[in-house]
Amino acid sequence: MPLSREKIAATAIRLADTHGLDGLSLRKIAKELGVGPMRLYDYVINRSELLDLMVDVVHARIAEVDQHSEWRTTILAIAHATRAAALDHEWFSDLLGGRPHLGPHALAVGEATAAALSQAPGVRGIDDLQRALGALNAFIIGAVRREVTERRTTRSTGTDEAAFQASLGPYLTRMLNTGRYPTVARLVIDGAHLNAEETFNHNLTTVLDGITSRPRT
Amino acid sequence: MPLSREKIAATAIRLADTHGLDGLSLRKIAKELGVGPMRLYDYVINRSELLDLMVDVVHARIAEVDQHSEWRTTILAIAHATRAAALDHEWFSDLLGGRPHLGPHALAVGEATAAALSQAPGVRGIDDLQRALGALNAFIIGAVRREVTERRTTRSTGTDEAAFQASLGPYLTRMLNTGRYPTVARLVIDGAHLNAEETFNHNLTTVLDGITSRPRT
DNA sequence: GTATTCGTGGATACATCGTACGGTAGCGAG
DNA sequence: CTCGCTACCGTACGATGTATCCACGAATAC
Repeated sequence: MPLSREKIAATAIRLADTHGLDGLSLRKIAKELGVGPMRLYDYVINRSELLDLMVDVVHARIAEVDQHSEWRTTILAIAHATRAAALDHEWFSDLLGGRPHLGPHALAVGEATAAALSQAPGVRGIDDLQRALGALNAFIIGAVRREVTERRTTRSTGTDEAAFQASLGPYLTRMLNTGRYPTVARLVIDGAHLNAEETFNHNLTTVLDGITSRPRT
Repeated sequence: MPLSREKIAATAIRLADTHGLDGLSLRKIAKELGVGPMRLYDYVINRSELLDLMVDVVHARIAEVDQHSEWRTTILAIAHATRAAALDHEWFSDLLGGRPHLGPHALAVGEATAAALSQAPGVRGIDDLQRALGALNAFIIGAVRREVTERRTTRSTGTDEAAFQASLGPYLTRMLNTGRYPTVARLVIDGAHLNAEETFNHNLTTVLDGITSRPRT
């Protein structure tokens, strides 16, 4: 059975997609590939490197986004591709931003993002670009993390109100009944469940508007 | 030796501050407290609940921020307190946003944030408030995560240019020399190392400006 | 042909982890 | 005194990442 980093990563991704990072182990990957666990060490230094490799493989998909002549269109496309990738591979949201992402595909995504953002009004030099990239990337990392967490919570507590009430609701209801969290209570009780993709897009636009409305520095 | 959730959490926090989450185990906490590992299960259901408890303890500190009459001052204070907490407890940045944070202190922080943000111009109803909270929290989660990651990278590769060159530099230099990442190369080579706190504040202001400049919906 | 070396691959082992489970000791109530 | 409950710990198990060693087959040298 010929092995390769690509093959190991693809298997790891498949297993992580199904079982999450907690359910992913080198032994399980090896078993799935039909080899002994120590074989993997011919290709990756340790588990951590394997995780980095998996992250870069996901970045390869994000990097396929078309470059547009208009900077904002490109940024929106990259951000949405990142979100889509995170929703397809939820473990990605747990890893994103937790390590420097320096694989070739991650660098390609970084390059496409930076090149587009350097065209944005308000971004007049390299310091501006660094700050703008920081704001955008921070938002994306946080937004996908929160969205995946919310999906997981919904999945584990049930997808309808009755299951929520049975699982998490009693505690939360009790807390909200203390009267100590009136705004949160209003959000929970009265808040509509906003469409996740629209929320992401809306808030991404908010961040980009903030970036482009900055006074020149 | 009388135990309590508070005592267990405080010990866990101390150990995680020193050794990171990877170096934190229930056995080590128990040993530090001078009890058997199974004792901990009288107080926490499992390791996951202990982590949630630790996060809520950190939120207690963030919740101590003074409420101001001016919404933006309050938001800035909460955001900066969150960043400060994450820098003091780097493991916090790995957990933030990865689970619903429903402990009493996290709810208190959420309440203070939501109450202040509901006063912001541009936030006219509960849908606006939900979106604005989403944007702000996403930014904070992502920004502290990235900043802690950068600190860890700097620490592990050395704090000066020479150590960086010896450790990560050869790979990155080789990649940048391919010419495939010209904007990234410019950022790495020419980019000043911006002050982290100023960057956080700048980008936080950027996000808030975006939130308050939105057209009414 | 035989002996030696090298490369590939797997088996075994170790330390560690979270947690299940069972047993014991001490204390308080009846 | 006995019994029940609580606190506590010891033992055990399955699982994990990874170190280390050994066996086997193929290639090379003589």
